[in-house]
Amino acid sequence: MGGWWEMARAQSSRPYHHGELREALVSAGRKLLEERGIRGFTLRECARRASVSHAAPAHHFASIDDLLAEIATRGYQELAAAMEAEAKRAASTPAARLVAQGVGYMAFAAANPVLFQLMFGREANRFETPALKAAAKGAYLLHVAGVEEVIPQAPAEVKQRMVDFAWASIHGFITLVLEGQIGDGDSPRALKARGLAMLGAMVEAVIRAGGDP
Amino acid sequence: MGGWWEMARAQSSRPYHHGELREALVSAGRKLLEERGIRGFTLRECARRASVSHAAPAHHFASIDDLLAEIATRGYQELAAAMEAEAKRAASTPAARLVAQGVGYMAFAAANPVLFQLMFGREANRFETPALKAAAKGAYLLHVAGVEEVIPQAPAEVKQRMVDFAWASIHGFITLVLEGQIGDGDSPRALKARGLAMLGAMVEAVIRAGGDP
DNA sequence: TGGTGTAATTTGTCATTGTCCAGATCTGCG
DNA sequence: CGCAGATCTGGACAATGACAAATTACACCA
Repeated sequence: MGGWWEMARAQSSRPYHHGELREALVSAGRKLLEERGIRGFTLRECARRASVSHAAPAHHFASIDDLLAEIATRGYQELAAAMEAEAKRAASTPAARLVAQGVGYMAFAAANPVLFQLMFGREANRFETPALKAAAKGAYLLHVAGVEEVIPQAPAEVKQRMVDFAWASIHGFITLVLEGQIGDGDSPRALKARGLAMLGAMVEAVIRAGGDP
Repeated sequence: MGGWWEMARAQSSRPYHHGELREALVSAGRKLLEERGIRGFTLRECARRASVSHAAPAHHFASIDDLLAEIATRGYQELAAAMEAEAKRAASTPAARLVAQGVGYMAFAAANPVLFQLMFGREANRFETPALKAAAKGAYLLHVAGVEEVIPQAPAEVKQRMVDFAWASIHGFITLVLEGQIGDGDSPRALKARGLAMLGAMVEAVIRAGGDP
């Protein structure tokens, strides 16, 4: 995080040009988002944290929504990476991989709750950029691939429905947990077990729906 | 909606006392929320729509978050009512009732997408009032009851897990639909069918998990 | 009935915000 | 070396949430 320019700024006077302001704003904005929530997110505070004047961000992001869109886009990329990493780690059977993908999904959401809500929230529809859409699609395709591997011989329509089903269960569960509506008093350990149980039920249902009669 | 005072205001000069300002603010706020999104929600605009000065709301809501909390609380009450109404309408079997409850849930979310996100969003954690918590619990108990009826003989732990499962599927599906991540191009009709298919798969999984071996 | 305290509302103010603008400063290229 | 364009600063503007003080309507009690 703390880049070279911070030291430069601490020793001599700060250089007029930041050098990596765009990155710094995204990074500061991400932290700010988690700290203050969506309604507490502020362009000027991002600028302040990047040690830059309040108007500087304008040269890198046309508006506050542009910055949020960029943050959300990277969120999708990280989400996809987390899913893939977890799936690769436990690559025994297709079913286990699908469960693991779900674990990666939930872990990302738990680690970045506000960002997660920004990505999937209604606000995102207001600043939908092509990059954001593409990134979101990338994550979606992982769900499709995961289900495909579990029930390769099922008809396309059943697969489609099972993708809906799998994704909805995973997404819904972690969303409700983050909001405290599920397992409010549970320990993190118990909560993870609860999540795994749900994932197990989901995968079993998928297999049953897609398997031969 | 349009109350008596509107006519009074139109004919003679507006009375100094609004009479039902609290209600008017909640109602205006709700519309505003859907129109402009959470980030576009403004106390002053609510006041404007209630034909009242910008400082008037302060006597009824301590802060903007207080107003949002009230709106969210009523949302939960309506959500529960929608679930119950739909379940009562199709009261043939427990399974059908559980599906119908899910339909009611989704219909409410589809009709009030931003409000729905406010209720279940991360922002709600910042203004958690006792009333809000109670209202949320009321809706939760409907899920519990619905699952209970379908698998009355299952052990408590299985029931608990199936409540998680059922709620997560329903909540996740409609959330993803509202965000356009599922069935973006589908017609409303096709989308509803897709939702019903998912609900069917969910209920079947619940029955199978809770039934005798 | 009439006065008075209280609740509801308004106007004014302040710090903060997003966005725009003009000017200052730097960087890279010729 | 010089200059054009990118990058950053400082100031401005309207809008916002919150607060304080003044104003108005109402309810209740003497």
